[in-house]
Amino acid sequence: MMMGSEKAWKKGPWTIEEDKLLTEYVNLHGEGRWSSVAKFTGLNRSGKSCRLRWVNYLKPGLKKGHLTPQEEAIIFEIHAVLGNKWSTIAKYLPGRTDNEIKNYWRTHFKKKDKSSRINKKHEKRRSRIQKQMKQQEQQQKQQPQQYDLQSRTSSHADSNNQTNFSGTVLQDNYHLVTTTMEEQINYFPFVYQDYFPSPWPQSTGEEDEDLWVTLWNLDEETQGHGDHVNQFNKVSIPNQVTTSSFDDITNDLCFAKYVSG
DNA sequence: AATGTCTGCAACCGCGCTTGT
DNA sequence: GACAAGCGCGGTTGCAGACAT
Repeated sequence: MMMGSEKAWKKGPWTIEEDKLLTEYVNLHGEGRWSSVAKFTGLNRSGKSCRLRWVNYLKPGLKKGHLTPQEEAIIFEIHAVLGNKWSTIAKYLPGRTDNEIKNYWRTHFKKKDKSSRINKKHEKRRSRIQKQMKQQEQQQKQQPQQYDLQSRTSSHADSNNQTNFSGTVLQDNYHLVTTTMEEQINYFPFVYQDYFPSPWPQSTGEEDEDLWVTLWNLDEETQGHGDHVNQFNKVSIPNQVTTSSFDDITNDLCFAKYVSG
């Protein structure tokens, strides 16, 4: 622990010059070794600060501007399962950062969530799903690998041609079959409507409730009766999510094998 | 026009995990 | 195995601009 000798790093907003120095450093040395930035560039910024600036602002490929309705839907949906796992959610949104998503959630969903009566349903549903995941995990520990991962190395269409991640509407009633909670998270399907108009700015609580039903289509009554799988109906990939954008993020993202329900 | 409040976002902080020695 | 340093993550803060009164 450095005491009196601790370097007084500069804090606060970054200047254009600082951005330039940091960018030059990363272009030269690559990402990482953040604590060396000050030494090499003369920047009076901590490694942490440099990393944050790069990851959240300077890194090439970052999207600027408002999130699309599809992105909103993804955030909303995955958050329902994972909670505040911002970095994990960000993996599903190429070009968006965890910080951006976190801020967006706080400003757009949280306050709405707090006042809305779907809040309790939201929490209830999430806890139920998480509980199911844990149960699955337990079951898998007892009976490992019932689910084969062939789809991991195959194309985005599964072996039964029931899923097609280029935008084709899926067929009725699929069961998402995964092995562990981790897999269920990693292979989380993009399930929302073909067209998903953003309801957030003007919506009422009623609409929110409908949205939840639409998004999840989870049959409250059929859950928890033995087969611990999530049930989705008539799900599809949003029009604006292209195959290539999936490719960007799915090198190690397996699309779960769907079986006809 | 002045003031107060809200909103959006960049940045900081603390903690925990990973890695190297 | 113990320790320290680096790194990443989630929570929080502070500020500027927009909006309301």
